[in-house]
Amino acid sequence: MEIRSFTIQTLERLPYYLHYMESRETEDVSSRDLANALGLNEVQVRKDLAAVSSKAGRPRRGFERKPLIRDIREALGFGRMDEAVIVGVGHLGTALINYKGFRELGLRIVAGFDLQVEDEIWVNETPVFSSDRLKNLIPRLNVKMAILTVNSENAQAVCDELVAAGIRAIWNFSQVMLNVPDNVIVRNENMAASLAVLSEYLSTGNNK
Amino acid sequence: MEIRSFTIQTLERLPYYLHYMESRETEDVSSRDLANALGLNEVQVRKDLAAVSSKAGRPRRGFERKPLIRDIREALGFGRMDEAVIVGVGHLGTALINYKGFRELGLRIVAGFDLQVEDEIWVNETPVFSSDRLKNLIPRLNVKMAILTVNSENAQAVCDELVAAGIRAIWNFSQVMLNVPDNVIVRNENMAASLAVLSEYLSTGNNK
DNA sequence: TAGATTGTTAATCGATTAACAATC
DNA sequence: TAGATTGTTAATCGATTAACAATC
Repeated sequence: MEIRSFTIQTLERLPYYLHYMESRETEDVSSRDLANALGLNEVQVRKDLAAVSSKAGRPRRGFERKPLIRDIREALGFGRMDEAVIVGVGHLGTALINYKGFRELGLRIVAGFDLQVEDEIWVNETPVFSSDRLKNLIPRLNVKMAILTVNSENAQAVCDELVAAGIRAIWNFSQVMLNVPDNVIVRNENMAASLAVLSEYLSTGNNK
Repeated sequence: MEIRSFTIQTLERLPYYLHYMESRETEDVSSRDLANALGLNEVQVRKDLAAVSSKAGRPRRGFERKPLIRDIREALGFGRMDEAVIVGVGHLGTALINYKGFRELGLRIVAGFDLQVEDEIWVNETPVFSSDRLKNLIPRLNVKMAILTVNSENAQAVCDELVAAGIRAIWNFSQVMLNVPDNVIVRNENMAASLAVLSEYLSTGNNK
């Protein structure tokens, strides 16, 4: 198993580097270019690039743009296609099923599950099943990632079922901090907090 | 102007505290209860609560649950209703317009803008206008928050227009690090990075 | 050679965690 | 009083930033 040599903070900046570099046409890109364009510290950018790049940067020139783009896409996993199921096909869940952007990021949603569904229904090209069938279907589909968009009341219970069914990575859109075993990873998408930061800024003008 | 006395990290944990406390029925809640339930450090929880609570916690008992719930909802801005426009009404934009959960969080999306729209169209109860009309309409609506769901190529240009139209807070779903003046706040919702964390974990098993 | 840019080592900063005193 | 829990002060940890040497 390959071990990641960079932090989550670095990973979070990579998409921004990638987009900037894809918008350039020069042979090379320097950390200073990137730092200036993105409003980041130059050393931070350089360290991020060094952690991800397969070729060292060159004095006086910077990093070769194209190989670096490949390395970043690789680090972000854009090459490999992941399959995921989504649990909770309400407004947000339906939205995410329909969201085309995921395909570009290498994610295919292969099935949905929802308590309200009795027989199978379809949301565009994605089948949605009753949550009862989760236990059976997930192992058969051999899917390891789940997107959790159920309401807070059910989140932990559904999470437990997912783990029992073999899910190893959960993208959690609920407002519950999930309890999972050590070999399962959870990534929280905390919309309430994001919104609160913006809302509070508007009402107080405090930018810190 | 009131100054926020807690960090963004604290703010990000508040929704989880809130949900846990709302699921209880006891008179009081202690930091240890919360820490155990959520898998957090006890001192961290205590400091978070102290920063947000209007009443001090009491030795031997903890914090009074109901007043604390009120304080957290207040800190998260659930009481006040914010209005926002959304720019870029593709799949993700439409999804967010339809997402009912925002209402509970105190957000109302009052209008959308999209380059593809000529005359006014409606997505459920939300009018969507041509992006040309952004300049005029945003000041007239007196809206200060915008949700940005345009593609990367247009993100900075649209951002500039928004700022010119008086927007002060931007919820950025694009993969561009936006350049804004000091008096405008941006919150990045970085789905590519979130997905990359999960995807990488699945492919390498590295949980650090 | 001079200068731009990298890469590395050390300093800073802020958040988390530990230790412990205060209080009911 | 003893014990549970708070609140505070100090230590730790990790990420960011600064200083600077190496290199083309």
